[in-house]
Amino acid sequence: MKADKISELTTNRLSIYLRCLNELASEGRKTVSSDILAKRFHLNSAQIRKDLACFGEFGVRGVGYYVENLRDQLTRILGLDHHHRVGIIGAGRLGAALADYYGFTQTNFTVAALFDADPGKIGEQIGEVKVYDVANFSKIAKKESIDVAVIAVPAQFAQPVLELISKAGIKAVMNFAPTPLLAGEDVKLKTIDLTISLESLSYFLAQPALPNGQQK
Amino acid sequence: MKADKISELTTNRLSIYLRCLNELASEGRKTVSSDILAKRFHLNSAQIRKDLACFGEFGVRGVGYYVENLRDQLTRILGLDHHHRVGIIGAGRLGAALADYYGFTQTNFTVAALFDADPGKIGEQIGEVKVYDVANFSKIAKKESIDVAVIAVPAQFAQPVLELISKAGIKAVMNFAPTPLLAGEDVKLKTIDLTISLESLSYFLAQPALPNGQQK
DNA sequence: TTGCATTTGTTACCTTTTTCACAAAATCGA
DNA sequence: TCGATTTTGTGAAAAAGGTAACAAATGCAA
Ligand SMILES: NC(=O)c1ccc[n+]([C@@H]2O[C@H](COP(=O)([O-])OP(=O)(O)OC[C@H]3O[C@@H](n4cnc5c(N)ncnc54)[C@H](O)[C@@H]3O)[C@@H](O)[C@H]2O)c1
Ligand SMILES: NC(=O)c1ccc[n+]([C@@H]2O[C@H](COP(=O)([O-])OP(=O)(O)OC[C@H]3O[C@@H](n4cnc5c(N)ncnc54)[C@H](O)[C@@H]3O)[C@@H](O)[C@H]2O)c1
Repeated sequence: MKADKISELTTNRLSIYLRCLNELASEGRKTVSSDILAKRFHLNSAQIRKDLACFGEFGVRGVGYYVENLRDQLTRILGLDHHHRVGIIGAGRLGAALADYYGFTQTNFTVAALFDADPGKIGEQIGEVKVYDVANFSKIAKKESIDVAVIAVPAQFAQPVLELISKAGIKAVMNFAPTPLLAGEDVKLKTIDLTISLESLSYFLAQPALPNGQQK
Repeated sequence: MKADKISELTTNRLSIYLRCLNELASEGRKTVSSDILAKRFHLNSAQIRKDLACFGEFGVRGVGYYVENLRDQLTRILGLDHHHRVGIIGAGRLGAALADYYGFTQTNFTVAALFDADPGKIGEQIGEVKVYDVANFSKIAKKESIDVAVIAVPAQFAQPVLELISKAGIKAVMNFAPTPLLAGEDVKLKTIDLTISLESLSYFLAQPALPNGQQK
């Protein structure tokens, strides 16, 4: 039942399943059923099976899934068996926090370079990572084999920076600037918009509590 | 057509509409139709009208929406006419970046306090914000009228920290630790999981390009 | 005032996503 | 070997979300 159009909701859940399997593997568990997985991590067992079914038949009926095998399969499907090299554009507070974020390395990502337009920052070293002039982005990106870009510049510069990234041939971009961006069809852009998340919390707080004391 | 169950997708879009209206208002525009709004900001006009219809009738047929009026309505609906005071737990790199993030103040949020467990950090000043002992969280949260908490501690401490937050009576929490958390029914929890976003990019890069050169 | 152009609010339709339910496959003990 | 038990993979149903279409309302020009 290999579907050729996988929804992003599905791939996001694959990340979660992988995390669960890593935990189970580190506990020494050999097999796990979708039902156990679901109960333990508050998921839906049918959804687990359906998500996995998009990519093949990984389970054994009556037994469940072999933890290490499924973990390896998910790692492969998510492309985490290849290293990725990340370039961060904008060496400000957020860029600096991301530059030495150990969470990257845990999942086969390495921050290879920072880029900034401010002459005062160019040449600096932040953690292990050097700050380059953004004017040389394309050249350095090629030299450093960067395949993932992170936008951490103020919102008004985000679109031109995205175009720079695009021109350098990079196909995967994560954007932290709170603004929607237009990317080419062949570029995967993920925007993490803190403002929207905050305003969503604000909306919740503005709702009157329900009579039974619950809010949702 | 007031619906009583508003989806989070809808409220997220309200944030976006508000941002658009602020831009239009600053340009001096008096009215705008859903069609113009949609074309200009790459949205769908039917969806705009439907989202707004959840909360009342704000438009005038044949005219559109009055920019300033609609902006004020959305500000009110999203609870952004009230100030929010934010407490950040975990004064590490991410906590520090968030503490003096000007984007907060733009949208009626003030970072009131940081909290940490590390004695070396307690008492420090980061930007305008003081670092308190997390052991005094409940007391300081009350004194500082904190109504929004941000979790910026390592993943293994996130759940106990959430329980601390909950016990202090705070109902809105944003979590940056890459782990799912269990919160009470009356607490709104938003998790921003960078790992999932990164792995989603990795999945995309792992897909073979389609024959026509497009990937999606 | 009337007719025309505009644009909302809303219903009906379509698509996507989630959940349910169960036949088919596999294991295991007797 | 066989029947009982487990658990997958999947089609069908339900729920949620998005898009299109249009009657009703409004403004405006003549
Ligand atoms: N600080 C946070 O906690 C935080 C959280 C979420 C989102 N963000 C968003 O991330 C972005 C960066 O935030 P920040 O707080 O780090 O800002 P910052 O001002 O500390 O850093 C921005 C950096 O970008 C550089 N820059 C500006 N234009 C550039 C260009 N064209 N090319 C390369 N570099 C350029 C600046 O020199 C500066 O070093 C903003 O869009 C912000 O809204 C920040
Ligand atoms: N740094 C990043 O760019 C980044 C990006 C996304 C998500 N995250 C996540 O955010 C969290 C923090 O990341 P970081 O890079 O700032 O880590 P960090 O190690 O720099 O900071 C963590 C801080 O939390 C404090 N702490 C530990 N236990 C605590 C407790 N029980 N109560 C209060 N404080 C406690 C530590 O003393 C430390 O100061 C992690 O879960 C990380 O995965 C970080």
